[in-house]
Amino acid sequence: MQYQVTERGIVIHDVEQFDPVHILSCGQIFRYAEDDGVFTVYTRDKRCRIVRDACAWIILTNDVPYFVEYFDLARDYNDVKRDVSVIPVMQDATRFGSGIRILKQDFFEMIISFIISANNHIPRIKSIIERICASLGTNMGDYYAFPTPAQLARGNAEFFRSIGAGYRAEYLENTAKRLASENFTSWLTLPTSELSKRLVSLMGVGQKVADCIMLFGAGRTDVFPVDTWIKKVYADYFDTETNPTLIRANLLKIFGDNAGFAQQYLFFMKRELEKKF
DNA sequence: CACCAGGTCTCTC
DNA sequence: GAGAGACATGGT
Repeated sequence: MQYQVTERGIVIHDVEQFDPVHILSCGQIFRYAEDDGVFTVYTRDKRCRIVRDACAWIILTNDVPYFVEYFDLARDYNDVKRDVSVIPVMQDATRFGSGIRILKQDFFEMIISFIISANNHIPRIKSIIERICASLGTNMGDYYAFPTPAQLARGNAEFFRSIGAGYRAEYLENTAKRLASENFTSWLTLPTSELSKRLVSLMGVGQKVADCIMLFGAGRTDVFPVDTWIKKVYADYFDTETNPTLIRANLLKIFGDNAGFAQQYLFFMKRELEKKF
């Protein structure tokens, strides 16, 4: 995709391929805010803002290379949309979420965030993560960084319960301690099936959460997180199968290596159309 | 005010 | 290895 780097930041004129509302509300990120048309995005210990100019979006940042990568700006999403449009419903889905881009987020942050996401509401997931950052993350002045593995490992189950993590508190303590004592970033070079096995071995990580971690935090698109929304979409547009393992296998067969993109378009469309909050 | 949420774990068979 | 229950919490 075309973009310009100016003294103001990264300027994106192709608004058909970049829409902050689509990007931030398609379920891939929990640390963001919108205030009067200004979007603030937090990742690791960094932050950027997205503002609207006359006919462009501008990403305000002092770390251009990081956010060019983060927003996947090198990729042409017209190609992605063409590739996933193998069945009729995808025409609507890619048009509905035309400005979606899959963010290249931090591996560790995704592991922890999606452990919290299990059987939880999105607004509540956000607030739990916020409290974890405020308590254990580095103070960056007017915001807090996501804790490093060592910082997170300082929190025990009692702490995680006190900030509202509920029964996931034990998972967080267990996984934080394990990741703090292990070179888990080396997993990123493993093939998807092997990476998946490592992730599922973590306490609180099943197949669905592992797929989210791989899609949003490990650059893998040959995955398909099957959650409650995808089950609804599947019943609407595919067949009567209800076993998530088989649903996942069928969708991977249909969408192949770009399955992860298809998942985001379908998730976003279904959730927006049935949104209650 | 019950119901439910981007599921996973544990315990059965 | 498939199926049933339990599970903390707070938003709606």
